[in-house]
Amino acid sequence: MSITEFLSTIVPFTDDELKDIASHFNKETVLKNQTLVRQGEICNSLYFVEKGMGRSYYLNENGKDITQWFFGVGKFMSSVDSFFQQTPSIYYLEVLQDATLYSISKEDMDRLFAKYHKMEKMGRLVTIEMLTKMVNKLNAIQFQTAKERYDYMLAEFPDIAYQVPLGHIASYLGMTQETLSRIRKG
Amino acid sequence: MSITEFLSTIVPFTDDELKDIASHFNKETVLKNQTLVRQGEICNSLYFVEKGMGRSYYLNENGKDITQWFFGVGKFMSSVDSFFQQTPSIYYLEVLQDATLYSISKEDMDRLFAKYHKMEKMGRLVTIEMLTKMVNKLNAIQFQTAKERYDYMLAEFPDIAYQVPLGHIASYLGMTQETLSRIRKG
DNA sequence: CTCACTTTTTGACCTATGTCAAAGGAATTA
DNA sequence: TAATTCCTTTGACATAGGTCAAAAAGTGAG
Repeated sequence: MSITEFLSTIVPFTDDELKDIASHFNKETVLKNQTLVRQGEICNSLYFVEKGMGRSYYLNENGKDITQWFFGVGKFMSSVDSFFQQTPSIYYLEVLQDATLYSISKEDMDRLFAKYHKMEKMGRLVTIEMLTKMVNKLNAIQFQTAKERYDYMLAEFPDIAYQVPLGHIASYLGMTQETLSRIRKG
Repeated sequence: MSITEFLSTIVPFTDDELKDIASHFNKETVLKNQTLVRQGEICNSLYFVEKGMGRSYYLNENGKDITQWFFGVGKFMSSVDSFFQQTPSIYYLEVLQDATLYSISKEDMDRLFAKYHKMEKMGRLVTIEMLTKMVNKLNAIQFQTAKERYDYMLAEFPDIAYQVPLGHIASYLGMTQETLSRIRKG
């Protein structure tokens, strides 16, 4: 799914608007395992995932790598807080498979928000969607057993669940790799 | 903090705009323990809390009451998903103390979003802030001990933590009341 | 095909927190 | 101020999932 197709599914932009908006995004081809943002850096780009997948993660006190979110095809990928507030990122952002991304800078994004009321609306709606998903994850993590959490993961990221290392999923779900391995076995 | 003061802190509205916007909010005085929205109903209003506090909660499979979020002075209170998508609410919304609220309907809110680009921007920024807070809670719940989670609660809702029943806080933090009682004792 | 490296599985044991039950305290109402 | 109800604390015990360590299974470069 291209960025213009995606935008059109959220708000009815005209062709001219779409053309202008698309012109501010840069196509990037990124190889598997490449890091886009490091902990402590300011996240300068918002990425739209046309192909491939990515994740955000951080290193905890013990240096353990904890997945915070997965980003699949047709989603915006970023260290959201860092990008929008222009503050140091808590998270690393990396690509998990060879990917095609469309990136845009904070300045350009702000210009588009300011220029097009519809773009601002798109931003609001996409953020609400993200908020809803975050609440769903929270409920899963907070009140469900390890098995149920894994089922939630399969439902939320069906395309991703079988394509990334077990450890990434386990940390995303707040359990150890050993526990997830035992759950998967049945 | 009044609704107009609050809006001004987010986006620079003119006085005329503020006046127009404020005219779409209705002041409501609500008594302690009053329910604003029930599980299964569509949440028809977004509330701004001028005075008092509220919470959203739901009843789980065993009929246990689980607090989902607290809303203090100067915040928007709603069953967000239900309000914006106009779908049945998963949550109850109730007032925990005698409160002064400013309510607005979905239609009026949409009209204001459509009329004022700045309002749309305010909506986007408030949603991002909410998203950030939700992520913070998620990290607390997912990776911290019961003691640390309680500390997070004190930091996030200092005004609320000592004014609501222990059980509401315990369920918000994903632990039992007994555990929280033991933690509090030190 | 093989060596080196990464990822997953398995086993034994441990601990934070849950569950259940009952007793104290506080607060609201008559 | 007594009665009723709600809220908090305490104790004894149970368990899901964590930790640590090692074996097994994949994967990829040469």
